[in-house]
Amino acid sequence: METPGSQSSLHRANLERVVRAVRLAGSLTQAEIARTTGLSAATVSNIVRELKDRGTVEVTPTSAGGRRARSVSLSGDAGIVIGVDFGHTHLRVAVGNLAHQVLAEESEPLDVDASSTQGFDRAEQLVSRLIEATGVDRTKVAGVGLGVPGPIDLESGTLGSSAILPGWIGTRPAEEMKGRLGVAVHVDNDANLGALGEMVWGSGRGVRDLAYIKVASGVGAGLVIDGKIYRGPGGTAGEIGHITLDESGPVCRCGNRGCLETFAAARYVLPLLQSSHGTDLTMEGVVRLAREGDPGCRRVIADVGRHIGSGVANLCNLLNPSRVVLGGDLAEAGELVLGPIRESVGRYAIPSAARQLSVLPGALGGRAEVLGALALALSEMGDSTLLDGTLTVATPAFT
Amino acid sequence: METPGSQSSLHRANLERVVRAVRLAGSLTQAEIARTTGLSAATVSNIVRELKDRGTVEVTPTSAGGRRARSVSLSGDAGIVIGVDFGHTHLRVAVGNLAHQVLAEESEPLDVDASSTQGFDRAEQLVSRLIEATGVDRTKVAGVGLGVPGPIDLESGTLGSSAILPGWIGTRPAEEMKGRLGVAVHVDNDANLGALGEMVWGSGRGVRDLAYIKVASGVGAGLVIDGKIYRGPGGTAGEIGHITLDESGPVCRCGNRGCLETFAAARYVLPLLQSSHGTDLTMEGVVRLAREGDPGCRRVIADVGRHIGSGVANLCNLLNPSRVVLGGDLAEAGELVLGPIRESVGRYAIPSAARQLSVLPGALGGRAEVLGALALALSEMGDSTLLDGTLTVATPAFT
DNA sequence: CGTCTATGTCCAACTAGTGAACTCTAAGCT
DNA sequence: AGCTTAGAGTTCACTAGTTGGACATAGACG
Repeated sequence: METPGSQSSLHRANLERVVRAVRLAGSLTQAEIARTTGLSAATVSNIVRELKDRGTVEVTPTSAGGRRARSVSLSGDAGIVIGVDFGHTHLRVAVGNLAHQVLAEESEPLDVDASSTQGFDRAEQLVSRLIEATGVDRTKVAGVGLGVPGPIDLESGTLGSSAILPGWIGTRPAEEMKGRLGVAVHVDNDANLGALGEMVWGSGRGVRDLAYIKVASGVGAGLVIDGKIYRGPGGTAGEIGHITLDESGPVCRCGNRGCLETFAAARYVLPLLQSSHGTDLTMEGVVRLAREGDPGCRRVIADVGRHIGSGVANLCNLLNPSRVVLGGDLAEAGELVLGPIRESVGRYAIPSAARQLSVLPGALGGRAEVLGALALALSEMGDSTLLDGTLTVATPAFT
Repeated sequence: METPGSQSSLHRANLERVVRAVRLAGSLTQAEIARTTGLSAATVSNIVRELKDRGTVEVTPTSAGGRRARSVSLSGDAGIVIGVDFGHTHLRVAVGNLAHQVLAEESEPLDVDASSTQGFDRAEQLVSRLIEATGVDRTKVAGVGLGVPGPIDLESGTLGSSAILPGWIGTRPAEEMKGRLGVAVHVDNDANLGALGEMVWGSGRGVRDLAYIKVASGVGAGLVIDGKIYRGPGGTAGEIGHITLDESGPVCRCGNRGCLETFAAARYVLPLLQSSHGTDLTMEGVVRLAREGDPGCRRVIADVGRHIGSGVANLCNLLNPSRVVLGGDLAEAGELVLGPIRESVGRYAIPSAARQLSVLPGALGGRAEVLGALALALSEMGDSTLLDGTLTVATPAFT
């Protein structure tokens, strides 16, 4: 980092400004860049030339149709980012470029009793395969985002308890993956990444404050505040699953009673249907049966919705987000669950907070987390990464 | 605002950098400025001369003791800021300078049935008196922060319902005061300002994420996230008073049942003691009696604490702040209320979120809101205000 | 009393952005 | 087809602003 406040830093800032503008828009003409960045046309001209020489940007000579505008876009091989998501039952990997385009994506089942080493190895293999499939050079990987289904200590990078499996507790996924892939790896938990994914590609587009509620074997929320994931000082923000709804309710795995989770999470809800619907029911199955009209499943899902709605109402009173996106298997139930949620929110939240709230199902389904991991990699990368020589050849900043 | 990314903006940024460095440190020599800002000595020399010419900075010719360093400090009359706080029963005004020092402060009772116009007039008079008392020129007022005890629509600046008195609903306090004082006025509600005040001067110093819980005639929370007040997209974040604790509890003024407010706010709690302790009891009185040992009052306060603790536990699970500061009359009860709060939090919040939480009483008492208003004025002002001609003579930015 | 050292200032060099003039090309009009 | 028009991009001379180094200054130290 050069001395701040100097002209060279200004120049660098302007370079980044242009890169960011192009990245966000996909492709722009120079005149458009000038308008969106507020720089003069002359400056843009110089900067574009410099970026072109460096290879971070591509100029397609004559754009389709227009007068004679040359459209500027990030060069396809300027860099790629990778998203990896460890789920309870599967592993998902996505490869994207800097223009927010997903180039390749694949998922495979992950053995529940696989060791953590095995899991990381599998992830590495899948990543390598996908990179090869896209035909991009490995050295172009600018960053990796990693999702884990459990609380992670951001300071030390250690996976906490209540994670996937006992064997994974205490491991440091980011370090493990970094060791295998040789690039910076950024981790976060599944709910936060889901939130990010839905915000960038899904139901949260255009909103700056959003809560993503993921209902699966547990209940968690990812909070996006002012466009950024909010983790809280201790890194445990968003634990909506353990707010108390009923002080004398069922005992929760966290030790309290009547947590939202005990009314909404799969592990507590499925047993309700065991006597009537058999023992090997999954949440997915319940949702399917409900859609087909099964009254018991409908009733259960509506009840779950009402309870989630109570939790969301509290969230709403405290944080007043403009949008709540429902993720996880349950989202597939659509209005069957959203209706009761909205009803509960309307009843329990203060009107001024509830009025401008929209509750939507996630648009990405099970992909939300991987895509969120991709988005994390993109956002953590910083635009400056593109400018440093690091990606292509490791040359010192000044000769 | 000039075009961003230009050299002139760079110069401006450097000016601000220097002003900020000086403001934070109180006074610095030029060499020290150069070191802390990273600018070169030559640049600092130029900038200091420019600032001196403008009058925003003072250079005391020979500093005490040193080699021959001239110490640079914000000129005492570079500007002052004003905080105004309308409470339910009183009006409070504080005058401070840019170095975060409070120069004068005064409060006076405000008639409960005073009209809003009367209130604004009184505020104007008190402000004028205090400015005169400090002996600073009126034209040096750089900004005003204004606190109102009710929800305010940030878009329109209109006071919402459930405000102080019916007569104030629909007024636009910021505009009113701006008309009277002729300076930019920034408004916010009392809880948010209390949070800001405690963060800058009180129990929240050094923390970037904090929740300030104000228990008075209602219950509200001010949330500071990453050093800034968080208001939420709709401006109604922090309504902790209306999260539901008991679905079949007492009916609340908001229309729901069992809101935290119905267990903790003065208007619901005081009636409990009417039969035993008489009818003209205030919250202050209850706290005093409790401290003196009155068992009924102690019990009531402990119960209130337990309920607040439940609310804080929810807040904690969702937001995981590193500190909760209790304000309002109730804070005077000290451990009598903090103990039960902590106990409740420990019981209902998930351990990892509760572990690093500290629950403290506010250090500023009734002054928290005015000082917060002062802080709001300071923070909204931005260092750039000092640079514009606005403060001294209204000259256009460029000749 | 001379030397040393850190401070602040001045100046020439350099970096980088800007407005204005200019070129280029496609579209629209006659 | 030929002329006009207008937006896109480039070039150039100019200006704003920072910087390194030379220089003056004045207390501290021996």
